[in-house]
This record gives sequence, structure tokens and C-alpha cells, in this order.
Amino acid sequence: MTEYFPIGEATRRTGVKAPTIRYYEQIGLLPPPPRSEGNRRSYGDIDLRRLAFIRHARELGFEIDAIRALLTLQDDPDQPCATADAIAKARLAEVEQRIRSLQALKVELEAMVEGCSHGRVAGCRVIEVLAAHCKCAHSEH
Amino acid sequence: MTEYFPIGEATRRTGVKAPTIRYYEQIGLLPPPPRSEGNRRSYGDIDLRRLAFIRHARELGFEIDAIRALLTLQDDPDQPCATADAIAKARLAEVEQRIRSLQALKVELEAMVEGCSHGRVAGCRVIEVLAAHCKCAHSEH
DNA sequence: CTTGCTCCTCTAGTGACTAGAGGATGTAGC
DNA sequence: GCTACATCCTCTAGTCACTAGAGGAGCAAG
Repeated sequence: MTEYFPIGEATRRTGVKAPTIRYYEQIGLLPPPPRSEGNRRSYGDIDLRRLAFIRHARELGFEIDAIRALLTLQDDPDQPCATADAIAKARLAEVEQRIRSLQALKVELEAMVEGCSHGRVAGCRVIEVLAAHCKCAHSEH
Repeated sequence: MTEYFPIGEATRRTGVKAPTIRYYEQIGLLPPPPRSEGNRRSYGDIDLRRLAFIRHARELGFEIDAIRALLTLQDDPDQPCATADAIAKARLAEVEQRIRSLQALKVELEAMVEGCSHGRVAGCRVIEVLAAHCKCAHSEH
């Protein structure tokens, strides 16, 4: 007597919207769940965990294909985890890069907000700072 | 005799790809430049600066509409900059939030990479950590 | 039994590009 | 002038990860 959850309850428990859940089913990320008499999807704990896993991974910035790879590993756990490790490592590098970028940008935005003394745009730094910074067109940051 | 740049040179100088430049023109973010005899776009310094501005703003995470708003302000600089200020402030809040998220995620990814001792997936933390974390389904981050 | 909610499928739209077809133009060497 | 070859043009269609809406069926409460 496992618990049964209709899609609405699944969205409440995982934070993934119903159309998105159906979309994940459609692209094969989530297995098609059993249906009720009235043709409604009924999810169990395992599905909910899988969904939450997907949601969290998406928030981490994993792409669907990376998640698919992880889930495949999970479904077949007698494999070396070098693959999962590689995915996580690549992702880590990206996350670090993004943090660096955003921190640089934060400094700029702060300068903008601070510089804008509620005068006219002519003297407003929001645009100036953004335009000025463009001189570094090809540098990373 | 301002300098003339064909689209290829513009991409070299701004880092924005040619199709993207045309796309920006199409959606009205970049004014249609004058054309050469042979119907080629020829950009001047102002266009390049505008393009670099757009590129940089995109990197900052501004959406096209926000950029359009900023550019409109720039084109008509005798307006109060409260609007630009508001955009920058909203963006700043978002950037800060994103940095916080990413830092949390970085910690997790590091734990994953470290925890994965090149064994089998059964004992691999990449998936465990991601799944475990899902218990916080509705918390922010 | 009606009201109102949830759910179903299906198609089409979103944002911000990106890819590719098919053709015109510009430039450098012979 | 002629031939290669790069660069450019327009146009349509595809990408990713959803999101919105139409039109209809099922279910639970009063």
C-alpha cells in the first residue's frame, strides 16, 4: 500500500509544475507512471524522489542531458562512477567561473546604483559604467 | 571620414557573432546600419559601442527587454534615471541571490567530487548528495 | 445533479539565439 | 579579365527547457 499522488500533489511536494512533469515524462527523463481508472497519473515515493532530484540538479545548473546521464547511472548502479564524477567536476568548474563573473558584475552594479544620484541620465553611471566596461570586450570576467 | 566596419570586423571587435548582430537588428535593439554599394552592413564606432554595451549587459544577465529600456534611456538622455536605477537595483538583487545559490551548490559539488572515491556508483556521493538534498524541496536556493 | 476543481491531450508560443540553404559581393593573384 | 575564395546577404527552420491555452473528461462536495 504505497501512497498514491496525483500530479497536483506531486507538484506540491516537489515544486515542479505539472506541465513540466509531463514534459519530463515526454522526453523520457521520468518513467510514465501508472494511471488511475480515470486515466490520471499516479506517482509514488520513488517518482517523487526522482523528480526532486531532477529539480535540484536543474537548479544546480545541470543540463537535461547531464541529468539523464546521472539518472542512467542511478538506474544501473553497478557501474564505475567515473562518469558521474566527471559530470560533477565539469559542473563545478562552471559554477566557480559563474561565481567569479557574477561577483565582478555585482561590483559594477553596486557602483551603478551608488553612482546614480537620481539626477538625469546624462550624469547617470548605470549606462556609463556598462559602456565603459565594454572596452574589455575580449577579456574574461 | 568615420571608420567603416563590415559585420565580420564588428564581430571581431565586440565578440558578438554575426547572426546575433543581425538578430539584434531584427528585434530593434540595434538600429539598421547604412549599407555599402553591395548591400553590406557598415558599422561605425557608435554601433560598436552599442553592441559591446549589449553584449556586456547580456553577460551581466540583463534580459533583452531590460537592455532595451536602458538603451532607450541612453538614446533620450534628458530623462530622470530613476528607471535605469530601478533596473540596476533589481538586477543587483538577482545577482546577489544567484551568487548565494551558486556558492551553496559549489559546496555540494565539492562534497560530491571529494566523496566519489572512484568506486562504484552504489557508494558514490554524487547522486546521494543530490538526492538527499531534495528534502529541502521548498527552501530557497 | 450541479458547481468547481483537477486532470487529460494537443498544439503553439517563448527567449535568445544557432544552423543551414542558396545566392550575391569583394578581394587577391594570375 | 578571370578565377578562387572569403565574406556577406536573406530566409527558413531548429534548439532548449519550458509555458500557455484550447477543449474536453473525471471527481468530490454540497
